[in-house]
Amino acid sequence: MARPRKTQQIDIRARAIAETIRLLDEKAATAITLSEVAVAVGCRAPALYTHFANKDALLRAVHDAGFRMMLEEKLALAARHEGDAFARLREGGHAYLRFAFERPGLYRLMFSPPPLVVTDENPFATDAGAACLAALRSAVRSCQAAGYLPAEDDAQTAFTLWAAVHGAASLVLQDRAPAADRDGARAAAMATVDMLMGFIGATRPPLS
Amino acid sequence: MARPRKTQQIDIRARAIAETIRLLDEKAATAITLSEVAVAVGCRAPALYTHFANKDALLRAVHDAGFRMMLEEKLALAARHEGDAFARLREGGHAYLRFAFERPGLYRLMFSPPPLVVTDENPFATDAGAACLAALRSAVRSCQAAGYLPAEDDAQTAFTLWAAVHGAASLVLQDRAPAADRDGARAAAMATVDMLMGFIGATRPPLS
DNA sequence: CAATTAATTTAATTTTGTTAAGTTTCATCA
DNA sequence: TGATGAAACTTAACAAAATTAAATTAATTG
Repeated sequence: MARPRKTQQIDIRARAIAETIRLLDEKAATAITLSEVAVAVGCRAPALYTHFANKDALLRAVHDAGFRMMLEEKLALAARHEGDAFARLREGGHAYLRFAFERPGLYRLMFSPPPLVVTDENPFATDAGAACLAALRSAVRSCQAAGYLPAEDDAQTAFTLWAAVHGAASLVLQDRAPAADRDGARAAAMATVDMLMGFIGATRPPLS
Repeated sequence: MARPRKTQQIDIRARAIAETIRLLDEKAATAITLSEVAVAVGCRAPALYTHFANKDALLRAVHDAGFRMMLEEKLALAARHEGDAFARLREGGHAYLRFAFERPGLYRLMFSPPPLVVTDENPFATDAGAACLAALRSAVRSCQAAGYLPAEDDAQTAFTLWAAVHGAASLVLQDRAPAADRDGARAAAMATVDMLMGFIGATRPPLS
């Protein structure tokens, strides 16, 4: 049965991405073989080449899927904090870190991505990572409207905040946090968000 | 001449590390082959196995060398800013980013390291990365003594600052900074340091 | 100076990404 | 409806690169 009957077809593309995400929590991307992915999917390795140009393209698809997941969470969370801009920023930071800690392998791939596969379209046209940054930027503007933070340069402020939180996640996932155990390291990252929020809180001129 | 005469011996270990650092600025670690390294060193690939257990061990040695280089720079800079704790922190941030931007390939390897090679010794006993964090922590304490920052928890503060600056470097090296060109992205990272210093400056109670 | 150890080489092996060739199913169109 | 071509797989073959084995020569040591 070279070509499977339509009734027993599986969505190789979607399953390969999902299984790779799962495998990423067991081993690094370089250690994952296409055979492994194929077995998990339920096909042979060359079948993957019908859906992805090569291994890097698969990893890039996983990378993109990661950012789409992150964006979804971000938008859902924003909807839950319509009112309080300051709280939205804080909860956004905490949620970001939970995302990273729940899927450490995926997070690592998202931020040390495989070389971009050459395509004819603009890679950033559909980049969910850029959309995540845009969402953060909108939260920053809400905070500015509430009197926090320097009034100008919301893009720069959003970048700074993302850098800080991403940096905390990244260091923790590499065991570079000054903490004895895993939970201590994660707590240190969470505390980073709180410290930043403390700084931001201090930027608000005292009520007169 | 299977074994080279002592007069014409080369220090394969040191040269392999140096040449790999150089190659890292041309291509990613996964794309560097041991043959390439061997050619650059002036030997054959299997000779590398006398000095490194495997490719990961070589990359780990490069990773460690990177942190030692960073530590040296950090200590040299600290010596130049004995007096002014605030300036030391700011200049330290800028120097950190210059380090990352001058050696992007090495920096990437330092923060998305290959799996740790199993050895019998404690990997953190000689970890220059930990020493870098300790140096930053001492700069934080100086700043606290000068009246900046929350007074307690220097370790947490140092971690937060490192996270922010590392995060900025990491995002820029992945083209995730909101800037049109390379120089704009790097400027955004530098501005991150300035913004943090602004926050820190604001933590000092106004002179009465 | 003989014997062992060390540092390298070339040759062989293995793993894994990728391509080629072959097979079955699906879709289209006369 | 049946032939034909395209699509989605399979198994087989290939190629590159990491690793190991075997062989060779130099250094060291007793």
